[in-house]
Amino acid sequence: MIDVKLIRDDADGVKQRLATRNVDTGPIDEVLKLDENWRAKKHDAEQRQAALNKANKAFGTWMGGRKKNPEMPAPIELVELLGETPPDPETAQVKLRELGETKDKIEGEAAAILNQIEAHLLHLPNLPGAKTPVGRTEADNVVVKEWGKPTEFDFEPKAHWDLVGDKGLELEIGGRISGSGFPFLRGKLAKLERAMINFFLDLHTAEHGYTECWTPFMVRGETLRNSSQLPKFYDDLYRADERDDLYLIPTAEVPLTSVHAGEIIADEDAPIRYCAYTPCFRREAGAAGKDTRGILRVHQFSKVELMVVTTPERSDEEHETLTRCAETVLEKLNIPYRRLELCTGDMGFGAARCYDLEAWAPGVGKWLEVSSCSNFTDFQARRAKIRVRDKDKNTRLAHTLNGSGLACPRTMIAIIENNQRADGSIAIPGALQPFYGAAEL
RNA sequence: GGAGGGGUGGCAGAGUGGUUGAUUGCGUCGGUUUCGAAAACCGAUUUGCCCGCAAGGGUAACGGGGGUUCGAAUCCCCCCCCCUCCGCCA
Repeated sequence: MIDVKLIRDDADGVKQRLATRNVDTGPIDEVLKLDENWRAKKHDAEQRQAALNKANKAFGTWMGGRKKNPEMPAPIELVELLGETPPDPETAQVKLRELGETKDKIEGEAAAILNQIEAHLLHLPNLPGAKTPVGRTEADNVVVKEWGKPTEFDFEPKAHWDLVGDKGLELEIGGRISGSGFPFLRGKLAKLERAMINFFLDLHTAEHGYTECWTPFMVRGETLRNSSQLPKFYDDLYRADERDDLYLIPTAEVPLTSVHAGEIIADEDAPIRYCAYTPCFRREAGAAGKDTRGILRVHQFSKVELMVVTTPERSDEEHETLTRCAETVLEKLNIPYRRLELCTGDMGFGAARCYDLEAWAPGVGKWLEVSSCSNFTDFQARRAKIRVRDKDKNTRLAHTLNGSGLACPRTMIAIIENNQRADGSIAIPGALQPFYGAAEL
């Protein structure tokens, strides 16, 4: 969520910045109006509550006093609020109840307005960072780095689906069991998948300082709200069923972001870095019919995720570090890749800045997104109530970041297609051999 | 799934309708003392929101949500989580 105070203080600025994300800024004006309304109601209700609190205390004292002295007169605080001297406690009670009901009504109106404000805010994306390139579509993303040269072949490189048909890519079986988009791996490819996961995890824990986590794969709606998949992206999620209000996670980002929900973290304990392997489940509702061949786009895939909680001062630096950790995986696998900085119009909902890492896949002849490294600034932290506290006890919202390190299917495609030989055999990259246990697939 | 116990401030642990945002202990921070430290003593020590330039004032929160009441941490209802035992099952 973006900060309602920002809208209060600089609605035009917020509108300008959000407009670069191709967002309808109408709700901003609406929020501005509602907020003004809310504050008036809220203030009114609190004034009434303050008066009632005083009177109720006085009433209690009066009741206590009358036990000893039945002639005790009504206390001044009570008389002040009621505007008259009550003849007896019963009369005072009736008046207090009426005043309380009026207060409740105003309070209820304020709460209803606050709900409307929140409903708007939950559907507004994060403000883009000051350095985020402005642009409308993915064509406006900026290639900020290229690593390695696209692999050259003295033969026509094949696509992965033509290379590993006899090595365990069993799409028909997956289809039979679950449907299209649920790949089934058997034998060598199944082992390759496991080798990749172990390689990723070992690298990030042993060399990059991340703490390995094992998380639930099903989560509550509230957890998805914290990391901003809900309410806006309900259609992209798999939900258990009406008996259990649980959803299958689309990424380990979801459980990891909520690890410290509601907590205040000491500055010196930040950054906190977590990594986790999980399967990821995505309906890919908006992408039906796109990239359907092979394992380019699937409903279930493995991913090792990197997640960081840090201070606002440090998040830019952590963003670079995190992205480097993901890049290191590709470099160790010797996969040519490029880093894109996404423009305002193409960034994910919660991101203020985002780098995509794209691996070169010579068989399909495309750059494949294998990682997306985002700085969410305080967007998720505001929803999840994650804060940090400095030495002087100033608390402020934490910043959260995450990125894939990496996603398996597309990385597997890159491995297969970049390491193919003319005879159709596939070499295993050196870094992966200890995990796979052989030099060839 | 069944039965029972419990969720209070950084932690421990009181509190069963009326100045209780909450006794107390520990921890932490500041001060006194000391050459320094320990000990002792004194003081401070939750977070959100609203009004205010500020000083300050107001309000809310005792797992979450509803209810009863003039007034709820305290009473009632629903839900969540943790613990123990039984059943079932990897």
